[in-house]
Amino acid sequence: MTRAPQKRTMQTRAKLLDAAADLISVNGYTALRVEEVVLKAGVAKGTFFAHFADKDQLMNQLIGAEMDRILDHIVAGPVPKDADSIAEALLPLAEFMTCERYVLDIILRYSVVPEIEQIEPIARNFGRQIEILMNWCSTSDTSFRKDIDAGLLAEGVHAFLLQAMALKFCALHCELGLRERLRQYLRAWLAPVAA
Amino acid sequence: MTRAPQKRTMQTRAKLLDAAADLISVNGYTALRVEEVVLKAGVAKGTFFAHFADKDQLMNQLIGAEMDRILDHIVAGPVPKDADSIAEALLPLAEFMTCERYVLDIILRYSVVPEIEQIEPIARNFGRQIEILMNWCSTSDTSFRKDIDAGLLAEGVHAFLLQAMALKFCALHCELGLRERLRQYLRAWLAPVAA
Amino acid sequence: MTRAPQKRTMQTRAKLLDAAADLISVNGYTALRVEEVVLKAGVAKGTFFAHFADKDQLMNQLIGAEMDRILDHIVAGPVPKDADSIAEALLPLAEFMTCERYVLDIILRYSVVPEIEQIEPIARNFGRQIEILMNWCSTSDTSFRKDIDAGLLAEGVHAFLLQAMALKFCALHCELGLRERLRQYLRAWLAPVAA
Amino acid sequence: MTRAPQKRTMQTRAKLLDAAADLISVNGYTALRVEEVVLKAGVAKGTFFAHFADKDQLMNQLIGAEMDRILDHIVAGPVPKDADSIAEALLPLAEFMTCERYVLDIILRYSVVPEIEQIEPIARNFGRQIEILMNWCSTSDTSFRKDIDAGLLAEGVHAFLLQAMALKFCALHCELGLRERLRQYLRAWLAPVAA
DNA sequence: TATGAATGAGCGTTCATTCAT
DNA sequence: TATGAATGAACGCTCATTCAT
Repeated sequence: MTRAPQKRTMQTRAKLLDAAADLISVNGYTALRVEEVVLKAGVAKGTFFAHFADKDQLMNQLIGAEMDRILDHIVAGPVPKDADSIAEALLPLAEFMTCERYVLDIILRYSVVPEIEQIEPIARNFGRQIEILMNWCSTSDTSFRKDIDAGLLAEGVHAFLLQAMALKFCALHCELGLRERLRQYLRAWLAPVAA
Repeated sequence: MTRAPQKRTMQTRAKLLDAAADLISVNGYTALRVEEVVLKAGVAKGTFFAHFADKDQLMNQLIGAEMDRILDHIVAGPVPKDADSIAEALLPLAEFMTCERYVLDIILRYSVVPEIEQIEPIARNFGRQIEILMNWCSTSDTSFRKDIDAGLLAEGVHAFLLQAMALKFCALHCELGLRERLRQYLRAWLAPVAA
Repeated sequence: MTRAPQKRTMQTRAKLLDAAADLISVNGYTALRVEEVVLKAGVAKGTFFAHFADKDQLMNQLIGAEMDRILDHIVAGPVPKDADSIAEALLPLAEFMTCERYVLDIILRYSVVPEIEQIEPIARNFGRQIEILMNWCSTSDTSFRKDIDAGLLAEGVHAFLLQAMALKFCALHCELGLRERLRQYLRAWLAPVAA
Repeated sequence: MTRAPQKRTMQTRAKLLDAAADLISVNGYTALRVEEVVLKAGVAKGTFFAHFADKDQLMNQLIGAEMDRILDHIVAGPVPKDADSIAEALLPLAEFMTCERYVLDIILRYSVVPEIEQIEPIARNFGRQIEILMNWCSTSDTSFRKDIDAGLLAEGVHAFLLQAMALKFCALHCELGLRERLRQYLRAWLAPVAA
């Protein structure tokens, strides 16, 4: 007999998430204020904290959802068959994750899962990323190295993705853009090893 | 006749750094408060900001110094000739950089240099790391891959080092320890590619 | 045919009172939260407010009931014939009323009756106290002052009782305990005046 | 060399107290909001809490100061020589202390000193009250009872003062006003006892 | 009656940073 | 240089109470 109330709960939660998304689309993630969110959602402040432990939880939901959307789009496309294609495919995701310094900070903080039980959106998305990369890496008609298992290969791609993203905020070594750098890394990483 | 005042300045700066180091040795980096530092150093709060642009600058000095100390020790040792030895050599550094979540956050933020002119301790240390890795990678009597230049090879090692460190804070994928994971990465990364 | 629903109502009310009493016996009155009460009673929060106008009403019931119990016990004993005996007799009551600062606050707030119609437990108990004191004061075989009527005499005893209780929470003037202070007051107050 | 800064501190504190007093003179004590005070004082919220631990501390200062002012006035007048005169003299004080239910609550809470060191304004004023009452009670040309010491006599007067005040908020027993009730109590309490 | 999500107004806190002296 | 009071913009939180279902 718990269905009816859950519905209202979900509605309120949606109102909060929608309001936040609207505000972000105008001013960006960094500028988001809890006060504005509840105001726009037409909801009491106490209600906000009944739905999200703190502001970061809300960010986790919003950023995670956006990452999922981008990942969905990536998955909907063709499977990339070489290093450059993978770099190309990952680019939108990398671009979003580095759209604001604050966003990357949040992602790095919550990509890591402090408590196993509650896997939050961002952490779950990272898991998806690895899985997708594994699939790509284990596709048969590629020239990727085969000496290590797809899992390790995927982790490596991910490591290079993060490295490339981090360097986006770096004043040094900025000659290369995100795309070019990622290509370079992946070409080197995915190249088949000597027999 | 600018030595006397400089001397006093350096003393105050030293007092602040010592006080901070003392407090950190007790409570860790995360818990450090500017208030406590000036209290322990016996100077006014304003004085702190006459010496350090902000709190992060102090952290940069302290953490960078510690990283330099560890790096000195690493350099003093023998040049590692294979992937596992490199992993082993880097371990103390990785261990320190992940001693606290906050420390890794600071390092990641300042490894990247927002203003080219002022290269701060942590960023400079990262530069040293890359250089040392390049030297190791270009040592002749190794079986590392030769198809890419030492710079890219070193960057890759570094990317994997960071990845391994980030995963230390992750509740998921925690079967492997820092050492084992790093070994695995470097073995794969440094293996010679097919001709 | 209104008995059946009344029965359920009384059961729910009893569940709430029992749950509250249980929680109080562990954590005291001050720490009691409505949330905990309904949780322990296994009812919804709204149900609580269907039975008690507000939290203070519940407190009024619980504290008033305890005061009644103590007063019953006092009445069951012998009638005190002198100031010291009255002080002694009142001691258990005073002790309870000052068991927590919060309890005394509630008692003082509700001993006073804002609305004449609904005399709540605590106010009713205060009425009983005055009545009992009047009886004691008008007992013939005592040496209490006879120049003022028993009502005023009783009010005075009560005023001194409150004063003695209030001073229990006072860091200053704490040499004397509750008992000794009350004795002193009552001896002075009940002494016969000059002709 | 700590005088100059103290001066600024005192000015800010005065600004806060003045702003609060102004607001109270318009809307009363109950309605005072910290937010309004800092706004009117032209001071940051953080500053408020650097001067007062919490809102109650501010109230303690303000109410205590007012009580002191009234007490000063009382002391400036002639020494009352009989019960009715004492009641009359105390009336302004009693009137202020019961001007709002909230004010009496604060007074009762802080008349009592939880920590000996820091005696706050209200508690200090209560001390003064007792002292003044003692002086009155020990004046030679009065007909007050002499069998108990002035201290106890003063405490009794005070107890009756509080009782009379508490009854002001009581719907029951409200026939008598504050003045008449206090007179009645003090006449009875101060009457000389039988030899 | 019972439910429990939502309310809501205000308090207290944080603490790096600024600035007038 | 040194001082330290003042800043300030949110955030988090409290928790008794209400109200639509």
